[in-house]
Amino acid sequence: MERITKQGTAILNAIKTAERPLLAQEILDAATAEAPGMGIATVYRNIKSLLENGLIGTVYLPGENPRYESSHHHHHHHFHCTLCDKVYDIHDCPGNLQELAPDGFQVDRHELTLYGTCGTCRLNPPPP
Amino acid sequence: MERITKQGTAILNAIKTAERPLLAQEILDAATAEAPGMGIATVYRNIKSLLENGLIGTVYLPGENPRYESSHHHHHHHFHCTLCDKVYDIHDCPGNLQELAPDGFQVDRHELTLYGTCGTCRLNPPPP
DNA sequence: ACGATAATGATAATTCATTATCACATAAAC
DNA sequence: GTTTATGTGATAATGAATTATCATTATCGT
Repeated sequence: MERITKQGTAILNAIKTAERPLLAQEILDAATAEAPGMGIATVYRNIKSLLENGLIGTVYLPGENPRYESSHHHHHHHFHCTLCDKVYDIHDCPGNLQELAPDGFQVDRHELTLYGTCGTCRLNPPPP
Repeated sequence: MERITKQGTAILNAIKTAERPLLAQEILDAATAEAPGMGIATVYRNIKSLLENGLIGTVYLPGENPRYESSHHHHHHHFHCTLCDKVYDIHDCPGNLQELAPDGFQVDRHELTLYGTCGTCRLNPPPP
């Protein structure tokens, strides 16, 4: 990935613009608006390259495929709306979870996922 | 799954005896000690049946295959040792995470995973 | 103990996300 | 503008977990 292409630019823009981590398919959907006709293989190729260059990071949520987000975000968590399936960033953190672990265990990091209904879906529930 | 078989019994015993959620392969390993020669297909068949009957539940951890644990456990979280890859139950909980979400969001439940080094591995680090 | 039929074991098939292939398009160096 | 090699699009291939198939075994009501 040493050349600048409109597909590559569209993919990075899609990830940077989103304020939430995106699935590969969501990246394709968003980037297609800027570069019509592109395929899913191009998305995966560019994701791989962006990961290697450290420009984006991977977000794993329980039982879900990996999502990708722009790097240089500080520590944060996620809110998964069970109605629209969108994942939002949560910038607050309960912090100091060492005390939850048994004695002798060392906590290095943690992942927290909140589930519920996002603001949009509370006002405007999507059809089932 | 209406008949009692030694394989089915061994599988349920393995899950009930473990004080942590097990992968399908871990269930096979544990149950094989009680019912030698059994195959992975039997594990999946029994898991499916036990889930339908509500006797066990599924535990999803970020980026991991599903694990299974005995039901009737109350709300709890998990500690994933990054050295031995075992997953331990954590019975404490930070609680009340509604305040972390943006206004207008409704938090119904949450998943928390702690990562670090378990007591055993701190005393006795496994070879890399 | 017998017989009907559900469960098992071995393995093939499926599923689905991801990766490789290859002909063609297109950056970028000249 | 021409050249050259990288990136793309379409699709086949892969990998890994799970499920289906089917001949055989074993449970359980009789």
